[in-house]
Amino acid sequence: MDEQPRLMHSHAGVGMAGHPGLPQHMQEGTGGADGDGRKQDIGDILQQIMTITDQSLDEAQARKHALNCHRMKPALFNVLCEIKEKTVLSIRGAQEEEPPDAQLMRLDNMLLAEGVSGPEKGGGSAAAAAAAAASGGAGADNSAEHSDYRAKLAQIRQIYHTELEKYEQACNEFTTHVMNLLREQSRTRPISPKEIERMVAIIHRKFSSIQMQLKQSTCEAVMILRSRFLDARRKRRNFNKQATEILNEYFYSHLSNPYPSEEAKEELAKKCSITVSQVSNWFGNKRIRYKKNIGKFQEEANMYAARTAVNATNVSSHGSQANSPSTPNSYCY
DNA sequence: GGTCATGATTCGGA
DNA sequence: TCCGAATCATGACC
Repeated sequence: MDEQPRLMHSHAGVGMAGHPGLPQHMQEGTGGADGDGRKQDIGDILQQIMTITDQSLDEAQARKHALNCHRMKPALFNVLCEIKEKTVLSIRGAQEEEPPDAQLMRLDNMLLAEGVSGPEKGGGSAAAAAAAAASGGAGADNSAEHSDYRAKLAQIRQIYHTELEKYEQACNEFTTHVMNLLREQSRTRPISPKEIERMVAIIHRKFSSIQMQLKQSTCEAVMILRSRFLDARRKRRNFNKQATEILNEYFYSHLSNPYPSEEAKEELAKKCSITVSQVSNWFGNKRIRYKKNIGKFQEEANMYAARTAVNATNVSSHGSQANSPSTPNSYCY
């Protein structure tokens, strides 16, 4: 850091003659008195430019004005133009247009699908919908968890949009600032509108890389929320008492053939507010556990048999014909 | 914390 | 695809 002013001074005072960056016309005649004077002038101007940042604002403004009015300013401007032309040529080509980022597109698509970006979805996310479909909408617990999921997703959405807005605002402010700066500087050094455009594009690229990080973090948050929500769906919940009684009644009244048809399963599922697959699971578990320990289930079987018999009696006493239930022990393994 | 009950999952067989 | 069997994971109860 301490090195800089010294180096700059040496450029300004000594290094002009034969300097590789200098155009031919500036190097001609350096031996004459006029050449020496000119060299001294340019050295002074450069020295003033280099030290301008160390000065106070008022001082700098005054110095800037003086520089703009200096008689050697057009010559210096030409020198800078030529140096710049060479430099730009050497770095041109290294910054070709980048292809559209596939990763960014994936992130955008995911955020859109999850309802984080784009128009807000009233019914929550795809994950919530899928989980709701999978669970068959079993009761109040589900809706509570869905609303919890939606609330958390809305929170993520809000944070995402707030941050995005902040980044966009910062990007606009910074772009405006840089453009103003470049326009101002274009009075003392050559800056074409195209270059300003390119600088703006660079700034936008930088900010979009920050946006990409934001999108990535948001996607991660959504994925974590989603996996937690889906894991929660897998948590076992005991069926309510009424559902268990309906299933047991069917099981013990069909003990000779406890394999409900698809229609019966649907009917039971509807009555118990559970899914057909849950009915299937329940019967699968019940059959195997009953078979394994008939003795233990005997009391339960008798109770349901008696209840079914009472129901049948009541029905028949009202003049209706009821099928007599199977006896508990008719389920033969 | 241990134990039992129970819903869900997995895997092999028919 | 359904079923039986084994197993896992969690809730409920003590």
